[in-house]
Amino acid sequence: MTTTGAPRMIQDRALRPTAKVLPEHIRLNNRTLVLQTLYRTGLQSRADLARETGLTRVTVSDLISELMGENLVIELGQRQEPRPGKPATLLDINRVAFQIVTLDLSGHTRLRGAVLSLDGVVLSSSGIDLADARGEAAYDKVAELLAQVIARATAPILGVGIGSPGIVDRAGVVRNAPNLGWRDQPLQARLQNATGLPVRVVNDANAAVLAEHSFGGADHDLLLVKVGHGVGAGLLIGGRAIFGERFAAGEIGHVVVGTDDGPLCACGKSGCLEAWLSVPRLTSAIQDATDAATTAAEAELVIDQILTEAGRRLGIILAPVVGALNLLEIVLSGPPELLDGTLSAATVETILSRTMATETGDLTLRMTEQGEDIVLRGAAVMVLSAQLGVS
Amino acid sequence: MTTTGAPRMIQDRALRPTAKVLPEHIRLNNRTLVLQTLYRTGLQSRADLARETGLTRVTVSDLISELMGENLVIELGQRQEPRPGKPATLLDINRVAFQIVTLDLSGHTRLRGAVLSLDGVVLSSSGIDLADARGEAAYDKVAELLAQVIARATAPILGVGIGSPGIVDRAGVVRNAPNLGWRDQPLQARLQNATGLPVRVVNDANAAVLAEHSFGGADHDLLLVKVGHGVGAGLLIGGRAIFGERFAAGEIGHVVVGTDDGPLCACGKSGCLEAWLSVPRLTSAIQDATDAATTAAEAELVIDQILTEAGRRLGIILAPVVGALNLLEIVLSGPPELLDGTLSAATVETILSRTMATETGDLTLRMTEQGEDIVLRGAAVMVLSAQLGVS
DNA sequence: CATGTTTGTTAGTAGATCTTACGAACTAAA
DNA sequence: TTTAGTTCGTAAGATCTACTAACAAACATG
Repeated sequence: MTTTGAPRMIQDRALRPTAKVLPEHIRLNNRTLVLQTLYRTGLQSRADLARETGLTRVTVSDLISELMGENLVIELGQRQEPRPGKPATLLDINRVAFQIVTLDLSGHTRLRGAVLSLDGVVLSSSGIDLADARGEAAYDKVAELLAQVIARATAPILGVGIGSPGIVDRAGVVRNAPNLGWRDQPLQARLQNATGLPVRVVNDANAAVLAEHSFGGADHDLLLVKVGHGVGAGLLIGGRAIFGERFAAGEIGHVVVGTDDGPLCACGKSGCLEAWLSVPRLTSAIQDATDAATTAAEAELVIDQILTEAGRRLGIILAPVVGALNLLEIVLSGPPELLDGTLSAATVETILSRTMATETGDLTLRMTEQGEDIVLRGAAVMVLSAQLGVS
Repeated sequence: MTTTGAPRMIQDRALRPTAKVLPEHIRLNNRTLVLQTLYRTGLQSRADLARETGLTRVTVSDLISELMGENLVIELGQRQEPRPGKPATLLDINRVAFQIVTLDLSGHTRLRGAVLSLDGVVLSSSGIDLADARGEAAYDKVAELLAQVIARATAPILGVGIGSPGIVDRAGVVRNAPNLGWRDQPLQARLQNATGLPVRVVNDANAAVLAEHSFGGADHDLLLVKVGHGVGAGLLIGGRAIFGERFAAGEIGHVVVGTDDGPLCACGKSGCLEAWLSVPRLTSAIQDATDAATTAAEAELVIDQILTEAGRRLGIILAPVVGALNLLEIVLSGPPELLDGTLSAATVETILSRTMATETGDLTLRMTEQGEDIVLRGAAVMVLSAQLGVS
């Protein structure tokens, strides 16, 4: 099978065409369409696929035999339900034939890695302490972790997906990642050379929003806010991730909130979102409050105020974005003990009170259900999308 | 030729495919590709087109003869430059064979209409006073104006494009337009029935951003802010307009600015962008200042303060959007005597001071060069895109 | 004047889907 | 038990697309 190079899909769109299309491209489109349908619903017959895709049974049969030849699809016996007619042969993606390896470099002190099934389930995970490594030393840590994780795979590896903090361009070059001490680090190309596997590197928040989109259910436009040592966002509109003109979309951590100043930020400005909302800032503020309080009730009250204010600040930043994009779904990723409850309630209330209620009335804001594996799973989505055209 | 129904184009994209593709679709894609190339550069030979599109001369010839049969393309004699080889036959879109009719319903008191060439040049324009007509009466005014404009066309009409204020869905139903007294007004369908022509209705700010994109040059992501009786925005990312989950993208007029309250808005909230920035509010504030001032210099000073503050408020709203989308190009549309200069300088300065300089350093903010015809021209882009796949 | 280049067309090939037709295998009713 | 009807998967041939190869026409250059 093709293990390198993204499939070239074909689609109608309200855009001027930019490239010619050949008969072989339509084959790839329909092949991917069948694979996608099978990936999503699983356990279908050729006839089912024909009905769902609009292709004829003949064409589906042909595509399926091609996919079976690549070990991507397998037959799973005949359907048992008593129905008139010849019983259908059930098909499914061969979900155990390949595995996906992904890394999450967004941890402040620890890098994580995992082997995932084609369904995005974490089969095994590993980690390595960054130990303040920067620049080339940080790269070595990444390469070491990657080799470890690859060794733990128990099936051929479909590809490697990596979520990195900082600005990452379309070629997988990390343009700027202060925490890792990288500037213009060609991570994707280097690791692809080192491993011989197809590698995809994207920003961690962008990976996260892909995970939320693919595994989180609804097919809405989506804004994911990732709160950790810093604050970043991933944005998905019309089914596609937004990367931005300079690949810095979602970098809202150093946008100033409100018109009443605020705490000094490491970047030099006052009142940046990160200065209100980052995990270090919240935990230390809570610690201070706990230390200063004389009773547990008093501490709780102050903590509530801190979280409410942080949530409100997030809402102030998000309101114009929600209004401009007419977003209806916002997802938070980060420590639930900080974000869930008081903080997110304050955020949604602030957004609603600052935008047109008629347009944002059914806004939902919730915690992600992907937990700490969100970047690892999102990186897997990248690989599935790049290698199989599936997600 | 096909005068109704959008062409179905085909394109590679990083998205899962949602529909099957047939050989006839690839024909349409390549046909549109050729037409698009010709539309953009004009005066090319079949061999030139083949080189530019990547198709073979044979295929281009075939497509061209089809397009010539529909009177969309014409031959313009042989190239004169002395070059070796058989002289090339120059081709061009038949730019005088069709005309486009568009309406701009966004004026507070007056509706405008125009006949445009395929190049988007206004050939003749008309207008009609709204005279406070609302609901069905407003529809009648629109239909009357449309009939007038259609009568002034001097060539077959490719289609009708309409920019309407308010929330407009993909089917051209005006979901909500307070100024015209419309709720769920199926404008596109009604006018299509009435005229027998293909009609496209979109939000006025969305039309404007399309005009700016097609005629304004650069191929960047683009945010257009349209300041008039209200304040709205149109957003274009990756070459496509963003409509939003409920078709209300760009509705930033009633987003609250800052954390220090502000003037009461008609919507009930305090400190909405429209309460700071709309044309009526600015003109009346300036009028008051002029009346109250004892000297011209004093008046000028106060006016400067008013405009600076309005610009600053706009910047405060836009900063999170610019950060989240990593936008580099913002365009203002509206009365230049209000927006150009002091106000826009304050806006750009505010945005830069509230975002990460490294990511937004090369942000440009400028007035549109499309002037008052921006919606009319944008509506023409809609028609070109829908009928020919060209823009 | 011969040579090389470029243009646009004709003829035939390869790849993709489709329609039509058919055997296989099952359920349900006579 | 037989018959009819249904559904599945496959086979053969038709249609549509763009491609390659080849060629005549028309020009510039040495």
